[in-house]
Amino acid sequence: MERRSLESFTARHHLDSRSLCAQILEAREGAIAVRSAEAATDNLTRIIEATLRLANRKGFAAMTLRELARESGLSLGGLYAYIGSKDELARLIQSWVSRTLRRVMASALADIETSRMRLATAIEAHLLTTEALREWFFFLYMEAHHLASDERRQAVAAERNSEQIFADIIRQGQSEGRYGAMNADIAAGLIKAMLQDWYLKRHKHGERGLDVTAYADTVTAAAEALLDASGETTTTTHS
Amino acid sequence: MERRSLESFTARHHLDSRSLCAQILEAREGAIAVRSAEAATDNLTRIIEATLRLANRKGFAAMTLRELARESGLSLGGLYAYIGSKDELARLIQSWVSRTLRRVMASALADIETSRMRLATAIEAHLLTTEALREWFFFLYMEAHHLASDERRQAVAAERNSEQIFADIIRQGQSEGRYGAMNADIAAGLIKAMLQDWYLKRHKHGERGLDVTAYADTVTAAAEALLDASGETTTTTHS
DNA sequence: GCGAAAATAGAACGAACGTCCGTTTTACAT
DNA sequence: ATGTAAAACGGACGTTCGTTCTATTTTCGC
Repeated sequence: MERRSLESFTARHHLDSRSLCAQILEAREGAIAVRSAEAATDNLTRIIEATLRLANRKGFAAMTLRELARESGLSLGGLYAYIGSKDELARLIQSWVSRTLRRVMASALADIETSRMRLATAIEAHLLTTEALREWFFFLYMEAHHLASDERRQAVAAERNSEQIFADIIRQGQSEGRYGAMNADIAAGLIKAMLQDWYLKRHKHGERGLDVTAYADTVTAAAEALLDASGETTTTTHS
Repeated sequence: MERRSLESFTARHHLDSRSLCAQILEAREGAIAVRSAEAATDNLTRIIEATLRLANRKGFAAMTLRELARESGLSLGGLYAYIGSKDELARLIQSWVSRTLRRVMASALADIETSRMRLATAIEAHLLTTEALREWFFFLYMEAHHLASDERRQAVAAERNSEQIFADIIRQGQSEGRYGAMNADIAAGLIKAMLQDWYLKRHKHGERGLDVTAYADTVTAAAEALLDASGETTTTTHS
């Protein structure tokens, strides 16, 4: 059941590496001098999947282009038909994973109205997206700090944006009188922390036999417990 | 008020860089051939603080020893009186920050008995420790994945250990009938995710004007809401 | 204030890096 | 079958890395 949910979500929103790579090629039309779009997509997918595999194991800076060539099956020189430089490769991945999350969240929430459903939907959409593109999101999280300031600012903005989605849902629920008076931005931050834990500690969750939709239910329950309880007790002061 | 709490905690548990470096030197006695213990501690502190500054900005692999020499005020050759190699420097920092958290958590919880107090104390101790040694913990989190398998295993074990502390407290509360029947390991994982968010997204929290003890109260309230609510609703199944 | 010991600075070294480019291979039109 | 342009290849280049070594300076008991 859960696997079907992940798979249908993945298919509906085109959340596989090859689809993303095809989008990247389409957007950079002209910058890549490869004749056949089919073959070009294959090669770029191999390059990026190899990059994610190597960089997530040993770090992007420690990964060499010689390893990347070996792992992707292309030659050292062949890589440069697809990437302008090693740094550009990192920027490419980062910018597309950011915009993909934004796109999917907006699409998933498009026609959901009640705050309760919006919260559950947003949590599930976030988790399913990051599960489908686990290596991409792990890469973004781990390497975003080392970007040049322009790209870094963009990554921070994308992070803010996704947190704002949750804060807005919480404020909607508060205005409907459903939740207590807790600071919506802080509550959204706590939810986001739980969501990111899913792809940052993937190994741990896998060992526990927890699947992504079960985790979505857990986080949704936790979020609602937090928001429901927040009106009942006043903030304690320190002695 | 809050600052005093952080400062007294820091002083009580010796959570400043220089104290840690002094401990490191003491433990590696003989491996470092510097005459005066005082001067040696100064130099090692400068080296490690510079390492944390540079590595947390651009990544440990991207940091060069020439930069480290400039930033720490020592010469290229002088560094090698204190470190055996660049990799050893990373391992040094990682192993000491792991054992420090373990030591402080054990010490802070030593004579607390009720599960409610143990939960609040553990959350506060975790946050105050990571706040005092923020750069150390950030470094551990970001670079632990790239360690050789032996050290990596040790880092994972330390992570498990600190999560187990929370799981045990939750189980104690459950056996006292205070909490619902939620899986204690998963609940502990959620709490841990919120705790790590503090030092991983420090910049964000700083901008919001949230201080560490206020965040501790927020996380404690969230944890209790989660645990109290977990007995009331049954897990929903998917249609 | 002198001389032995310790500590430092930074040049030197081999290895390995990202990048480039001349050559070879491939695939399709004729 | 043959010609031609695209694509892949992999070695070479200049740079920079981690590490070592040595000439020089500093330290400190006497």
